[in-house]
Amino acid sequence: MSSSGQHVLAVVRRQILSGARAPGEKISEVAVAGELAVSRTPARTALAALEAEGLIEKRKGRGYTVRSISQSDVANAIAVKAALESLAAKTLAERGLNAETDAALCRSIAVTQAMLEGDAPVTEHFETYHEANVLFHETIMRACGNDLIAHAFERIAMLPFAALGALSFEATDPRRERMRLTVGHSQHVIILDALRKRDAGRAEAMMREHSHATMNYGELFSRDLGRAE
Amino acid sequence: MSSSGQHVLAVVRRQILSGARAPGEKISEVAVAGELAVSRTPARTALAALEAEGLIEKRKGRGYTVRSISQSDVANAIAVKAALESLAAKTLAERGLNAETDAALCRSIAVTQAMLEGDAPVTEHFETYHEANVLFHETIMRACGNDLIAHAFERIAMLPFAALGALSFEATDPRRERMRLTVGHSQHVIILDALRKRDAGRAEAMMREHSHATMNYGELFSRDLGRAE
DNA sequence: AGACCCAATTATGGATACAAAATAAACCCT
DNA sequence: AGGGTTTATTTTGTATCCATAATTGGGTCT
Repeated sequence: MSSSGQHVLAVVRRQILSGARAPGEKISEVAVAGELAVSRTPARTALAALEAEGLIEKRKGRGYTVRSISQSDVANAIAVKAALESLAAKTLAERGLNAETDAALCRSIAVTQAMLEGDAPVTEHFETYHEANVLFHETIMRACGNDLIAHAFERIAMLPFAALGALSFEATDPRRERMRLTVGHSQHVIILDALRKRDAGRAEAMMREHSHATMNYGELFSRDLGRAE
Repeated sequence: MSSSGQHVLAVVRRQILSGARAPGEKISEVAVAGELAVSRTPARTALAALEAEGLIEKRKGRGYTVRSISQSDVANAIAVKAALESLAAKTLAERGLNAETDAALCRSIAVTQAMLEGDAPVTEHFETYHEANVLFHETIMRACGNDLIAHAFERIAMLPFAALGALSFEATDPRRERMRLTVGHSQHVIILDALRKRDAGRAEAMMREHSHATMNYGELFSRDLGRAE
């Protein structure tokens, strides 16, 4: 797209995800155009893209509103994520790993392994862990041979995932955080083993479990908010 | 929504799906704007939406091109469709059916049941069957309580599905066509039974099988054609 | 006093004009 | 003759203007 349009898109998206724009808040083209000192044209494209991403909703004649995320939205997002990622793992297991994919997954696992073997509080290296985690999941998504999976995944509302990310940062207990990362790491190891052995069923099941694990921690932290699923 | 923009979107989409615009063909804003006698603004929004739908691809500096569908694209689309629809069926089974949903599913099944019990060639009522089929699947999608599933589904490239639809119309053998529809109908009945009994695992498995069945017939037909490219 | 209607403000969709970037081609220089 | 540079054309991104639709608020009529 454009330099200005992409800029507006990035800024408003960050505003929404950071909570600077509260859920239910009204957003109009003229407003964002005025705030960011651009014309209405890039503002329009940005809002259209934001609506496609599911972060904002369109009202018939009264601008856009920031979508509010409910507990069930988070559960729904996790369910879809689990379905798509387990499909990707299954597909990749059926096709088999090539050298680059295997190397990338190994690299990701090596990073988390080294981190967990160290004595330093894992919270200090959270960014590194997050990077390795993203590498693992994106590698499988990209290498599975089904572009539509990633396509569908990218089009899903990322709002619930942002809420989850914010939740992860609220980790207070370092020991529990270490446990959480250890479990995730072990699941990565198991998934890689299943992929190498081309055990599609095992890879699919373990990836589904792994995706759902994220939700379990989510409800663990937001216990006061009530039930999920 | 917009009158002109939506119009352009619908027209160009139909042109692509009908094959009026060949795969690989260049599409530019000015071209469609000129052909449809509209400004570049609605043409741009339409092309952006079309790109989001996956029907066209954007080249950095040389316009858009119609995406070409390969055999594996069809298989990929079916796999994602199966994953999402089986998730929807599972979710709906866990939540349980309400009165309206049950009634809608019953209505869909009643139509196909009546058609298959008659002696008339099923090809004559194909449009009716298709309607009932769409009603069945959309009802489950909408009633499952997870909007993100439908959201992701709608954002998937519909090109492979269009190819499948065209394939279905080329059914030559009436008896085989009747068999195909009978199997599909029976799977609908089984899925409804599983939903009513809140058997999430059975509903999920049967829906996955049902979605994959479409692909099997796709392979069956394309074997004769050989030109699925 | 309540309800309905009309008007005004606001917001969005569309059109045209303008500018910048990129690509392809042609021309010039070595 | 080949390569590099420049130019021109194509394409895209942005701004401003205009028209239309809708909602809200105020006024009037019953």
